[in-house]
Amino acid sequence: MKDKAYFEAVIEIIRTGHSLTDAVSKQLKPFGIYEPQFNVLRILRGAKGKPLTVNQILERMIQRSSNITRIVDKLLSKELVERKPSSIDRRKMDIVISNKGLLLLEELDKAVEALHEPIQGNLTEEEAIQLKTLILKLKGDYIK
Amino acid sequence: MKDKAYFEAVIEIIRTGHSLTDAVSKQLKPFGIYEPQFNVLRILRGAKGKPLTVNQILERMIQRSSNITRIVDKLLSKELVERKPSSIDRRKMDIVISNKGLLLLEELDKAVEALHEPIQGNLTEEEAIQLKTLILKLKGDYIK
DNA sequence: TTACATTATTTGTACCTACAAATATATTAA
DNA sequence: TTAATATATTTGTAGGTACAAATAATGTAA
Repeated sequence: MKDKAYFEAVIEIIRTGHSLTDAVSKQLKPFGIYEPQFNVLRILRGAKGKPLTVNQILERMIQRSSNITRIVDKLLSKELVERKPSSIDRRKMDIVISNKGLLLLEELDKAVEALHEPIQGNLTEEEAIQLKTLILKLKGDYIK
Repeated sequence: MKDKAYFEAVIEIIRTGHSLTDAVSKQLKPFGIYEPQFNVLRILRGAKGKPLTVNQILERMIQRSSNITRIVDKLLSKELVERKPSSIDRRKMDIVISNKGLLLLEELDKAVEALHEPIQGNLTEEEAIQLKTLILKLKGDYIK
């Protein structure tokens, strides 16, 4: 087949992407947190105390999705975030991470670091840069 | 940060993996087929008429999952596959793709090819090989 | 042969996704 | 100011996942 190498690379990207998120999920499991919840918590922490709206969280996600509401619902029920309608524009929601959320996030970070620790040495810095460059080149302007 | 390049590469693998499967999903959408269903159909076609068990399908999946039953249920309801208990070992299921399934799969293949067509030229063969090699090196023995 | 262990599949549960429709509020044009 | 439009979020639906428990059939040891 002409483009065997291309398809093998594509399969490997998909497979490895899955493996990596699966591995992260496994680290988070004991804390009762799912990966999308973890991502939202980190995004909220990144806002350094400033509340974010649903749309602002969306913009910062690895993947777009219209389900921030439901993820925030889960975090709310665990009291890891707070949510109230914005006083300026009542269509918007002001969402902030709670202190409980910040403390938990520190634990989660340690667990996820423990996952990356043994593999991040597998590539030199140049190789990592090259890998990223090749993936971006593969995607081009067409995908995403 | 010391391992900035590593993390950027990891993020890009995850993001691009998602983008690629999303793009495939969009191509399949008009046919009412979801990506996992497409994958199972291709696996069954690959068996060239020989029935596969649930476990054999599982082994060939990009991702492991214990939900083959439910995916096959969906395919059954569209008459794209047939399923009956194996006569040799009645715990096992014999699953084959139907003629209707084979015909549909030809259409699906065309749609998915149309997706890859404009991007597979983005990398030379050497680059594609290099990309695959770097991802495998990143994973090492630790992940998956 | 009966009891126990193993294997293969299915089912239950609690998450997740995309996409479309519904709701609520704000903005703009007549 | 009212009507129409736009924006922000939520909800409904139909699919997906992992993991654990249940079910059914087979294999094995006493």
